[in-house]
Amino acid sequence: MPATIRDVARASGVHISTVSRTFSAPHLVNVETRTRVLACAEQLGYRPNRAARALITGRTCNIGLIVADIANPFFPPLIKAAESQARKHDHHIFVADTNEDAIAEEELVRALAKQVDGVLLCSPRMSNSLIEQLSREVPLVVVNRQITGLPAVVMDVAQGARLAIEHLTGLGHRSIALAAGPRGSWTSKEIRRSAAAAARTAGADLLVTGPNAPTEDGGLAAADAVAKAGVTAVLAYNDLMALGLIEGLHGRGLRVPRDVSVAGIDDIALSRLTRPKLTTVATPTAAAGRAAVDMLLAYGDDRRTTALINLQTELVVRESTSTVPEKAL
Amino acid sequence: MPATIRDVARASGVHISTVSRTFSAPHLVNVETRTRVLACAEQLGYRPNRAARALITGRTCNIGLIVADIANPFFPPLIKAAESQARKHDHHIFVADTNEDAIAEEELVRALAKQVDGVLLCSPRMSNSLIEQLSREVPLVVVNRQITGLPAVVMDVAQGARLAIEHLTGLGHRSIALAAGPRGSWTSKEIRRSAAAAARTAGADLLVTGPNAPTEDGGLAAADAVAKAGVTAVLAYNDLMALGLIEGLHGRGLRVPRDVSVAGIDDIALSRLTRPKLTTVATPTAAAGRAAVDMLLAYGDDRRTTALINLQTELVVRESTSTVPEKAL
DNA sequence: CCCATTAATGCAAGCGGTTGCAGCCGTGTC
DNA sequence: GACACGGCTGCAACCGCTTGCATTAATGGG
Repeated sequence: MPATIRDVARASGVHISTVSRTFSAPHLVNVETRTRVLACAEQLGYRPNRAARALITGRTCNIGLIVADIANPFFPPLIKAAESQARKHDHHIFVADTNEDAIAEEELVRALAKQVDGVLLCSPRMSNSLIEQLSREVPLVVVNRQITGLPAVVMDVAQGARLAIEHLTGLGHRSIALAAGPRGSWTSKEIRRSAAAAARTAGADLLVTGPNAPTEDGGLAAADAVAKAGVTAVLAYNDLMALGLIEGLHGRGLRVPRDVSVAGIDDIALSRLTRPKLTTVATPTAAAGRAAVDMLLAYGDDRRTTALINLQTELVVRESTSTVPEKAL
Repeated sequence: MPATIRDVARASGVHISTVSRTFSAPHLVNVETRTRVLACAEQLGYRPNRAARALITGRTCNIGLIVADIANPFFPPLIKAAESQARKHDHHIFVADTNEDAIAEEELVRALAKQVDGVLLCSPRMSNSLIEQLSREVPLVVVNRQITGLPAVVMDVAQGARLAIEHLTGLGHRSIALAAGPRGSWTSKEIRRSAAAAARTAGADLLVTGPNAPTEDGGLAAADAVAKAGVTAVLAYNDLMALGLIEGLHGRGLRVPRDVSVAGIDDIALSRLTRPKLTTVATPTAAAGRAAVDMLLAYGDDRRTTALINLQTELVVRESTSTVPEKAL
């Protein structure tokens, strides 16, 4: 059995409170006593039980981070940035994956609730009202969704979608498809809204297909509808879908970008390594991770800041988009 | 403040022990009392504090999962499989990422130690002795490393590396490079040992370069040494490096597989989507995740099983390898 | 020489739960 | 009518730790 504070107290001949103070308020204990206690602790392999400590202090120094799909390369940069930011403040990040499942999401928030000081909820799939309810049980910062009254960090995908559509219409495309994301995704709604507006402004048709799984397979599946629709360009909900789309279009004899232009959103690391390299909208995921952690840690100070951080996005033009093929004119 | 067991007891006019039993041993409490208690609990929004419960039961129903790099697509399938297996046994998985850093690794194991029932340590970078020491503080199952006396799940990368080298020599290659993985990686050592043996058997030269970061960038960096060495084939520590290598070789005017054959290890989902599609060694990551969870959960029953599970690997030939270019003959 | 101050430590309550034990009550048995 | 028994509930100790307060001894000032 692991050594407890009592074992250390017994071994060093002091009261447990002195041992406690040796670790959490060293300046309050005499230097000789302290070294003796530390020696005993070291020898017994004693480690304070953080869970027990949290029970009384109310602070765990842990942060929960819930993502829809850990396999989606969009998240790792966010997670890593959050981790390094948390580490700066002496906190640890526990990540949990929900498999795009709203039920699992709720369950995980509750499972984490008492073991962390707060939860970062990334790209949640559950309803706003449920999120609001959960936010009463544990400090919550929502990422990639805007809910009035809750602190949130969002990326301006509306702007990004507009830029992407403008890019495509600028290349002459007038018949464009939007491969939408999963049901329940705020981001997908935003993209859809903004893309539709941008297409209308440019006098282009926008065909929306979906909902689709935000994965390569989702893109592969969407390729069918896109190919049949006979559009000359597609904007995908994310890069993974865009890559799946490219693959699926190839399978139907359509080359990218010669026959169809494809643009994604997220600018995952991979987009630079595929052939053709993907034209996409870069989202500042690392900045979002950092901002979310900062927001959560600031929670304690002036409760209910309910700040909203909206991070700019940027169009990155690479090789998967080009002018309209002549035959389509 | 969130409702505690005492609030519920007060509201329903029973002792806290009855409330406790209502949740953890319902059959012991009268059905009327139970419904009343549940109603009060519901109304107050009471949720048992799992951390407090763990303090006395010693069981958290959480499992820690530590990986070297969450951004490496090798891990997500493992993580997801572990999650779904854990869920079957009513446990939750907390993932933590160490950024390939041995120090962070140790720190995270300790941070998790008391909040989980055990830790799955995947592809650890720290020393065997430290791992052995940690295993005395918390039940540990090691993945991708074999340490005598500790339960472990490994993939037979030695077999995989042999298959890959045999594949390459079978295509006529006699001058092969191995882009090794990071320092501290057991897997990398295994691959190196086995690849060297296989090359020797086939009468081929094996040039080892490294250590390299197990990422695209690591592959990009290794491309230089590989190009200069003038080999006709490369086996990379993992697929990410293989993709980086292909990119780097292209940058130096070498086409894959026309000029140089490249094989990877892991068979990440991506390998099917790149052009050329990657020849690689498939590792059963999902099976490893499941097995590791099962092993950890079986820990309690007959302490110190110290089982070792060795999962078979398989060569997947795609497009990135071909026969030796004529000019090299 | 006495008292106020300060530094160091002990005491005990309590964080939110669980659980062995004891007590209560109503029932069936002999 | 005494008794054993089973179902239900309360009591209190305890998990490992923190922290306000009391206690003690040593120090300095007047």
